[in-house]
Amino acid sequence: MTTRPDRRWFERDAPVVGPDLLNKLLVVTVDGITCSGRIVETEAYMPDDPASHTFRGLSLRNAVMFGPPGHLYVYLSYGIHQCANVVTGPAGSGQAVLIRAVEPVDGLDVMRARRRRPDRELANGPGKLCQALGIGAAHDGVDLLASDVAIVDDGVGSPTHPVVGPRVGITRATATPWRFRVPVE
DNA sequence: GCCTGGATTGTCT
DNA sequence: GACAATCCAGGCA
Repeated sequence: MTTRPDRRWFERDAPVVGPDLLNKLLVVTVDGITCSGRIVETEAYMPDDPASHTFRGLSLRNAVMFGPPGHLYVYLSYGIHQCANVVTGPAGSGQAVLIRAVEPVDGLDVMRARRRRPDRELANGPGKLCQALGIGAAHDGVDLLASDVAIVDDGVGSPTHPVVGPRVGITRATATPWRFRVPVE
């Protein structure tokens, strides 16, 4: 059985939604093809965080992050890689949860064709999961509650003891323990 | 198999 | 003009 979180679920603070997103399914339908993956790693970003895009205030690129919660924020990194974020917190708060990694569930064939990489590298990174699932700039700002991109709960529930650690790959605020991932079973 | 270094494009100051 | 929440290839153990 699968359920989908409501708007209120996304309206909580990023450090709260982050661990709750673990074990949820990210379902993306592009060109009539549906791909999904289990979220295994996330990171929380707050407006008072020097590493956050919203730290310096509103801009064209991060406008979605200041919008209502439950929306998808897709941004470009290094010009070629894109990363998917889930907007959280009350509208205008500028919070988001970065989806760092997913575990492929459905649409493996499509993902392999898109990635042309070994299975273990299909979606184990922010840029990779976007490419594997087919997330692009066209999905920037879409509503996760009413679009081809959705977050669903398959009944597994989030881990009781998610692994929490410092964020990596960024140059600022690396000491903030807002990286969450599913424990290795 | 693990680690290190370089590449690459869009956005903001 | 400089920076960025990364990825991939290559080299060494």
